[in-house]
Order: sequence, then C-alpha cells, then structure tokens
Amino acid sequence: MAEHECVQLVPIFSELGSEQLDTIESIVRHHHYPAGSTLFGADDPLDSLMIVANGQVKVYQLAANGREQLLYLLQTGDIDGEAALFKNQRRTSFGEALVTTDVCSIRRSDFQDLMQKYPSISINVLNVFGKRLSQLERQTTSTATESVEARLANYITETAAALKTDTFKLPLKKKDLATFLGTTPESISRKLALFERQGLITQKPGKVIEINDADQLLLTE
Amino acid sequence: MAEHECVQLVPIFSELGSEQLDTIESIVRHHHYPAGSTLFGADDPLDSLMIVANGQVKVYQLAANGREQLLYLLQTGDIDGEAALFKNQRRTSFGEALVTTDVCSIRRSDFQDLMQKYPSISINVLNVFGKRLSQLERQTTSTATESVEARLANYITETAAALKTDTFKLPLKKKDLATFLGTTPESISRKLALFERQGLITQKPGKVIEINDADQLLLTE
DNA sequence: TGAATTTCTTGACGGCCGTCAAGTTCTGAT
DNA sequence: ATCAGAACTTGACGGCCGTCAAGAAATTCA
Repeated sequence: MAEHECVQLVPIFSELGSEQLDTIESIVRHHHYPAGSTLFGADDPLDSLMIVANGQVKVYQLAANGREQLLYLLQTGDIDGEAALFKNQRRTSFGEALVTTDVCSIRRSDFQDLMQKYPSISINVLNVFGKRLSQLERQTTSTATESVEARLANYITETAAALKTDTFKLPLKKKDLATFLGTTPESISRKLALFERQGLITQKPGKVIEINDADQLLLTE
Repeated sequence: MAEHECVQLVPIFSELGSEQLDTIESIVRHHHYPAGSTLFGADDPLDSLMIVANGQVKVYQLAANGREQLLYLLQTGDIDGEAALFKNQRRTSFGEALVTTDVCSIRRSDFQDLMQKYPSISINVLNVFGKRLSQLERQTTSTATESVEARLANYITETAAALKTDTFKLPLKKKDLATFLGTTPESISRKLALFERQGLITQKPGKVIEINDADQLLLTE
C-alpha cells in the first residue's frame, strides 16, 4: 500500500532516487513479528539482508555451551545479515536469533544485483560494516582483557556520551546488559552499587543513572 | 621496477585487467619494515588501506589498561584498515599496532576513488569484511561466555580442521596465542598439559600438537 | 487497583584463572 | 658447539566473579 515505507528509512539507500526506491521496494519482503517474538535462523533471514522497519532488534549469538551473547542492538533503519552478502560462506549455523517487531528482508541474490547496479549502495554498506567491525574489535579487546568493573564503567560513560547527558535510563534489562558485557546480572547489580558507594554515580528508580564523576569512572580498572 | 608486484597478489583486485592494475600500482606506496618491527599508528597507516605484500602481520589492539589483544593474523595478500574506508570515523586512536615485513598502502581518498571507478572492488572488500565480522562475532561470544579451556580446545580443533591434519605446529608463540584467546601463557601451558593428561592430545617438541580425540576435545566446557 | 510474575538485589561460597616466582627448555647468534 | 636470552613449564597463592538461594522491588495484566 504505502510506497517505499521502510526502504526510504535506510541510510544505505540514501543516494538513490525515487524511481530506484520503487524498484527496491518491489523486491523487498515484509514481515511482522509480535513484540517479544524470536526468530531463530527461521526461513529466510540467514541468507537475506534484514532491515529493521520498526522497533528495536536484539541480535544474539549462541555459544557452544548454550549461553547467549548480545551482539547488537539495532534501531529503525539499521541493517543486519552480513552472511547475506557473500557467496561461499559456511553458515555460521547455530546462533543469531533476534527479537523484534517489524522487519523487511531482501534476498541475497537480489541484493547482489542491486549492488552491481548502484555502486553507492555497496559503499554505504561498507561504511556500516567498517563501523561495526571497529566496534566489535573494541568489544573483543574489552571482554578479553578488562575486568567486569572496567567494562561496565566504560559502557556507562560511553552511553552517557552518546546521549550527551549525565542522567539517562539504561536501555536494557540487567540480564541483556549482562550478556552484552559478558557477565551476569548479579555482578552488574553489585558493581553499580559499588560505584554508588564510591560516589561515582547515583541510581534512581526506573533504571535511571546519574553520573557524578565521569573522569574517575574512566579510571576504573 | 617490477610491474604490479603486490597489487596482483590481492584478491580484492582479482576482477581487474592488466591496465587497471597498472593504474592502481601507480597509486600504491611501498614500505619495508625489518622483521619484528612494530608500526604503531605511524605516519599514514591509520587513514590508509594496508596490503600485506610479504610475510606475516599481527594486528594488535591496545586496551585501556595497557594489555594488548591480538585481533588478526594476516598473510600475504590480506588487507587491513577498515578505518580507511569511511569518512567521519572518530579515530579509534589508541591501538592497532602491527608487526611485519613488507607492506603497501593506499591513501583513503585514492581508494575511495578506485571503488567508485571499479565497483567490483567494493563488493570484494565487502566479502572480506563480512567474513571478518562473523569471525569477530564468534570470538567475542567465545571470550565472553566460554572458559579458557573451551576456547583453547576450540582453537586447536579449528586450526587442525583448517589445515586438514591431526598433527600440526602452533603458528604462534604462547604469548601471542594467549593474547589472541584472552588469557595468559601460563594458563595455556597448563591447559595443554591437562589435555595431554586426559589423552586428548600429544605434545611434541617444537610446538607440535597431535590430536588424539577431536570429538572429546570439542565437548570441553 | 491489586495480585502474579518477572526482575533486581544482597549474601555466602567456591572455583577458575591471573599473578608472581623459580627452574627448565628452547632458540638463535657468535 | 657454546652461550645468552627468550620462551616455556610448574607450583603456590589469592582475588575476581560466577553460582545458588532467598528476599525485595518493580512491572504487567486482569
């Protein structure tokens, strides 16, 4: 019904004209998932590019021992599915489940045609991937070498910096935050309580945190 | 002197013709570093694409606490420098040192021109990044959720699988392997000794390992 | 609004693994 | 071959943090 609803939300298509967006829209498949549902390598997602049309998507990966790791928190207009983009990728198979509301997808072969036709798309995707890559590099380094305390302190200051405010609401439940930071909900509770005892932050009802001493927070080891 | 020495080694240029390779070659800058030297965000590497012309390159990242993390082990023809590829990237600044022998580099703006002119390049780069991305996703999940024992067991079986042999020489010193797996040389020694005691592997002189029971190794938690 | 379920917090405990140290083996250069 | 330096191994110790459990707080839904 609506013309190029989700397609025009996506930055990677930003250079394209209206007729081209129409072409793409005709290729796109739309899905709706009730909030809280999880798609787990279902039907097509694994060999398609996913576009978040509405809501928030959490991308998890399953480890061999059954634990899950929160890798990305995607917002409207974000894309996912690097597996979609190259040919002889041995399926990462296990892993990569998501929880969401509205999602569009584009089949791998269709998307590859698009990239051939409109080179600006692949350059845009490169930018997205480059950023994601350096984010993951930092995350790997961080979980591999720093303490839970330091990782949490970093997360708080970075989130505050991104929102440009000292007082903000944690965008995740403790359990998700824990799997994101590679720790447990209990440890997060304890460390936040510690930071508060040290006067570095103040915790307020509703997962709201106020930073009192960002500099000292960053010195946490 | 030699025509397109390193350029023709690189898979991302594989679709290009000889004259085009010449063009690229004229843009490329060559460097030579004595084995074991480390370039540490020196002169241009941070805003250029790096091509490994010869030898082996270890890509490290420095954590806030001063520890280093081994992220990639690059071989001849591999590329590095995602930072090179997008404009408004706030420099990851600290981090990313490498050790190597021969390296070529292409300035960011030059490379962006190339991608505009030859779309096949950016698609090839996308493939490389996609693979690297899913590798890093697994690594993040692994270090965040699995024990040192399980990570090492995984590393051994994967390396063996990649080499298609049960007996192989560890390609890294214990210290590098340790920073790669997010642990310490001591722990690696201990775990290998444990595996040997359990009859899962046999250690031979010269960092050579023979796998006796791959299935059981994978069950390590 | 009130009750049921989920999420969060705090305590106690224990194990994994990082650190320090000392001895041994390996490696490479002369 | 010899020797110096690096890399490796093994032990002892301790702290970080994950686990289990129980109670408190918060959120959801009727």
